[in-house]
Amino acid sequence: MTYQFLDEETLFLVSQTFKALSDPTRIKILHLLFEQELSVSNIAEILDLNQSNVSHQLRFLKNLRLVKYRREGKTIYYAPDDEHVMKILQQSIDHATHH
Amino acid sequence: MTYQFLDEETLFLVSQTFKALSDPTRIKILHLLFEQELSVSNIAEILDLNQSNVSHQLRFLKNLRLVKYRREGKTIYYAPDDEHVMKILQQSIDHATHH
DNA sequence: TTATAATATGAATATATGTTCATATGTGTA
DNA sequence: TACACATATGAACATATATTCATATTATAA
Repeated sequence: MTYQFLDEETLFLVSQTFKALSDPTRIKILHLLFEQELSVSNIAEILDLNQSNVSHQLRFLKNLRLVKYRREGKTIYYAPDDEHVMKILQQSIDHATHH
Repeated sequence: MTYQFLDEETLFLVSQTFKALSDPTRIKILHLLFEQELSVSNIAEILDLNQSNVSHQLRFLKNLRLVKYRREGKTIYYAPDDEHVMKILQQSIDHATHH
């Protein structure tokens, strides 16, 4: 009856990924990006959030490779970059909505 | 181009659920319960965790209805109680492992 | 060059969270 | 009853986190 422990690396990656989805602000941002690619200031304006706050959260998501970005002049556009995580988020929102 | 905001209730429920999965200790506990129903002391022993710590984390999971319990004498056995969340956890572990 | 716009960064701070300790509660047994 | 065992609880504490503010960086336009 030996139990196969999760290795530390997997444990860390999984927990970090879910941590990204555990904050309402980050959920809002990812949910918004479902629909379209958006700039930092667009996100801040639509969600009524501080520009700095949005920037910090996007960095968090970018470090986990959950979002990607491209620059166009002075503007930087962010978009989702992890289909699996976005799918999980969508499923969970649906699941929560129908309860 | 109006954006359909997530309502506060859904946002809270989704974030709380992911928060449950964002802590290594709780992931370990849920992962362990995948295999079998286990008592608090069994969980503590197998994972080398403080009994009180396990009890606190189980309460957290129970409040979110991610686990259920049954009493047998002095012993309380815990088991998963949310198939959807357990499936997401399993998928995410698999996903993280193969990277 | 200077000015302006968009974004990023770091410090500060208040709040949240995970863990431990000590102890309480609940259950069975002598 | 008294005792032992299993679990739960609350306080305390250290650490982590989200947010804001002020400012730096980067890019464009005048």
